[in-house]
Amino acid sequence: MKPTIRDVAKLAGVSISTVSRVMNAPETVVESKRLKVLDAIEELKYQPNSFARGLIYRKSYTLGLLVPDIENMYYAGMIRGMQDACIKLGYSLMICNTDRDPERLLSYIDAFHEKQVDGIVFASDMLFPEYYDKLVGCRIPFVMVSSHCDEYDIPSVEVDDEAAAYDAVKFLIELGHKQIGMIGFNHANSISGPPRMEGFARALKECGLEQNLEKVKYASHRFEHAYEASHELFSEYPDTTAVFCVADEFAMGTISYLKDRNVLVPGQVSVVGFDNIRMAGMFIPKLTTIAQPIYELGYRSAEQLHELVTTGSVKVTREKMKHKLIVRESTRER
Amino acid sequence: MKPTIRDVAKLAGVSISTVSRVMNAPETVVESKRLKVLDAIEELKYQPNSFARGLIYRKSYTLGLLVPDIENMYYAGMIRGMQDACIKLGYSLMICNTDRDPERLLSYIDAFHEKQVDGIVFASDMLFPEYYDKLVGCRIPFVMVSSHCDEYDIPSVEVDDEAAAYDAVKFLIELGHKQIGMIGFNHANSISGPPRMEGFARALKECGLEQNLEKVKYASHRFEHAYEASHELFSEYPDTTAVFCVADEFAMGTISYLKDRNVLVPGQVSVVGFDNIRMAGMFIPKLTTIAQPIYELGYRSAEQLHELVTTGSVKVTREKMKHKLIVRESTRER
DNA sequence: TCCTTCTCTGAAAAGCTTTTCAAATGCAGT
DNA sequence: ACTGCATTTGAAAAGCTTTTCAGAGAAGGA
Repeated sequence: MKPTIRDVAKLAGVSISTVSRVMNAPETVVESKRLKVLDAIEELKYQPNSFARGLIYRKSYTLGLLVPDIENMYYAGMIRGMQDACIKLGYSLMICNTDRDPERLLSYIDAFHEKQVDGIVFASDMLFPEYYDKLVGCRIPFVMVSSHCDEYDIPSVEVDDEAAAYDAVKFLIELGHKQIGMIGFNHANSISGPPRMEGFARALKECGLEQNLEKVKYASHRFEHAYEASHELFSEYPDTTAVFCVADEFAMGTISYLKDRNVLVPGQVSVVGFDNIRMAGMFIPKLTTIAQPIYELGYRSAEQLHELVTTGSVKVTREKMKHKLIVRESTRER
Repeated sequence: MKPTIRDVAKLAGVSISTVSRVMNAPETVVESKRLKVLDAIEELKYQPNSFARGLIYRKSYTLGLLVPDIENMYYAGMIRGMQDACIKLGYSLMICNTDRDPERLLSYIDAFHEKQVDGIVFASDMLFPEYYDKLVGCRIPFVMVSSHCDEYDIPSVEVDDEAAAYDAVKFLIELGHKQIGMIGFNHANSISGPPRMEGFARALKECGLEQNLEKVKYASHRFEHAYEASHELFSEYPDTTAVFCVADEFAMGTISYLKDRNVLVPGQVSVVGFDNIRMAGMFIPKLTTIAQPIYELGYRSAEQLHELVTTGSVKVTREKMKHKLIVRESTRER
């Protein structure tokens, strides 16, 4: 049985109040007793029971995180940032992988509610009304990362997807490409799908390349789907010389497809990715991509949640972070 | 303020005991009252306070996981398995990323102790005495995954590293390779380093290829190190035609190095990896590798921990799972 | 020496739930 | 109608900590 504060008190020959004070306000107890208590704590390896504490403080010092896919390196990087922030701020982090299953997401919210997490970071793209209602019903403060919400005023951190996509496509155009395709996210369940599409369109229009507007195929998050999608793209538009992919994993899928068709990248077709996950620099060819500050996004979102939890609101609600084009080896002048 | 059981009781016009019973033993309360209570719960969105419950049950229904590197896809896959098992068994999972920092690991154990997790899955290779002492000091049951412990009788699940390495190298030999190198884990901080080395050696000896025994370079877990290590390997032994890498990420590093030197894989050099992380099938060329049942390893370890936590012991303490050679495109006959 | 003031300590309450135990209610049988 | 039994309900305790409040003791001043 785990030792309690009573055991420590008995061993040290003091009352439980004194033991408690040694831990929470050491300066108020006389040195001789304090030392005895400290010894007793050490000897019993006493650790205050967080249930009892939680009951009193009404805080769990735990944050919850909802991610759609933990096997996606994008989220893995974000988690690192969040966890570092949590250490700094004194929280534990409870990570839940929804696998993009709404049922599962909802049941995780219940679990968070029951565990009394102090707040939730919502990294699962779309905030459906169902989720929103549940969250506010449970009165759990939450923030969004790499996502946002138009209807309600939810704090969020993300990158400017439209501008980032614009930069990527503009880069392709400046390289001399005229036949440009895109592998995008299915709009239905994606927050960043539409703005990235818009960025693509804006760059095209600005340069009089409207004929490419229709060269868009959609995939849903995974390599295999992107592989499929590029098959469709190149079957329909065989003269495409550049592809903008809205995720690095899509870029990999596209390049794999091309490779299987003996099309050289970047020799014959240029591909640019998005996110700059760790793998982007390890792939062959190394991916030219739009870098998101992934770690910082995670870090910042935890800070933001802390701010929300402690002060009840957040200074800047819809924060944007800077993206950056990283030119590596998957693109070439036309 | 969150509603408590009192609020529910008042709203439903019954005592708190009745409310509690509705939740924990519904058949003992008469239907009319039960319905009223259920309505009240619904209306207030009442969720029992897990601190109070934890205090009584002395269980948190939370498991802790210690991983060395969450950005490593190997662990990401394992986490999915664990989390699925946790859902099935009614636990929450608290994932902590140690970044291979002993300080950090120790402080996470403290956090787990304070949070009263019911048990810990230890996925960080080596169980140093320091860790062991702390864990038993805290009286927290724990199991190991993809690792084991020789000194003490700790439940664990893993693959037979020696046999798996043997299979990989044997495969290379059967392909006709005679000059075989290896990129291994630094022994100092790795559990699977030595047995994989032994498997390599056994295959070599069995086939009279002892001259390769010295063609081993070490890297520490990341792509870049493996890149460096293969540079050393090929500088020293330029006639090497096959490399056994003890991790898929090492294989990628090796292939990248070779690519940068214009050496064809598998044309001139064959490379086999280890783990079969998701990325292995996405890389170019697709990796021939030893597949570990990553998801199952995670799943099983959580089950094992549950067994340990509930019954106090585990039927089979040192469980082995089957590996399998998967031949893809990074290897070729000599 | 006695009183005041300050420092330090312990008892008790609060925080929320589950569970035990006793009381109350309902019902059947005589 | 009354006894006895089963069913249902409520009061209270337990689980562990923090915090408030009051009291004890010490120190200092008159």
